[in-house]
Amino acid sequence: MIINEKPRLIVITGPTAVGKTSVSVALAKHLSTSIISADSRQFYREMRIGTVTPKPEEMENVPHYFIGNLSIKKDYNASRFEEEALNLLEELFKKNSNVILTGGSGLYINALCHGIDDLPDPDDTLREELKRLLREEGIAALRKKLKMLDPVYYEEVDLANPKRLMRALEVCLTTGKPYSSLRQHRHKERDFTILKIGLYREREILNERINYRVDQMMEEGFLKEAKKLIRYRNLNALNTVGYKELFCYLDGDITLEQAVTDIKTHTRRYAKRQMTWFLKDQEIHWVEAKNLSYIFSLCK
RNA sequence: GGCGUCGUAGCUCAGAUGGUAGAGCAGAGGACUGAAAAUCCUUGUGUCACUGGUUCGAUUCCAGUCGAUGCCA
Repeated sequence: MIINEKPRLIVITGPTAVGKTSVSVALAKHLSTSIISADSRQFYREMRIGTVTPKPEEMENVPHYFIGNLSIKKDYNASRFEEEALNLLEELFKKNSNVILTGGSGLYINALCHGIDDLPDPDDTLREELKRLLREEGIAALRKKLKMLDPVYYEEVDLANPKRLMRALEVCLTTGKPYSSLRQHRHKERDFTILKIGLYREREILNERINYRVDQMMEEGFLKEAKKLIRYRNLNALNTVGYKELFCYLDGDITLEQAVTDIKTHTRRYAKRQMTWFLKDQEIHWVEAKNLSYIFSLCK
């Protein structure tokens, strides 16, 4: 009998509010292992209620990593996550042959599972400059510049999306090479195997869960949390569903009631975007979220 | 009760000197390798309240009916 000696990363993913936390905790207890979070907003320790960060009692003594490990003042990205999570995994695999990765940030999951190309981190001053160019001269100026620096990428980018244009320009300008020549989408080899499980629920049920959860967040003091953080609203971390709408309320632009219904609809749309991303991933085994025993059997 | 205004897409509303209508939001679909809970793209046929009249033709004009709303009594 051949034994696969490679350790295994079990990825539990799915749209927001589908119930990833409880499934992963149950699975972690079952396999007596720990959980790495792949949630680009639960990293931030100042944002708890608005990101539905699992509470200690929900974690049930299962070790969790990458939760509340960052301050909102720190910039972060998928590449750093790849590096840090990879280092952590190496440690965790010494004690366990299975480790669970759970979260809904598709880009971050990809970065850890298959790697992300080696490209320079964004430079603050350069990014500011590009933002200013966009503000003052419009998106056409970004396009024009990109067409000169990287005509290949120019042909394939979404020319209406300023963030794509700015990132490409950043890379071109800091490396002196065209972005397209560095962007290779190379699959990095990993010394562990990967089992991806996608949790799903009928859309109607998911929407109900989203609505219920938003109401609960409000009861738990989300507004108070938002008030505390409004002075940091220009930080990327706060460019997040929930906080944005409450900031509008605090500005006096909309009623609280309106803010709450906006949060619900924007969360629904977020869940939809997540699904269009995940549905493309052929590696994911889709499982009904409440079917815990089937999930256990998949992870044997 | 009298006078006026309004009744158009799930919601808020625009519009045609008469040739069967269009925006925003919601909804649906999609893209996306260092900001990703971000960012971006595509997508609008609905008895134009109802019933008659005028007209080649009415959702648009006229009359009545019903409903909403305002002012006066």
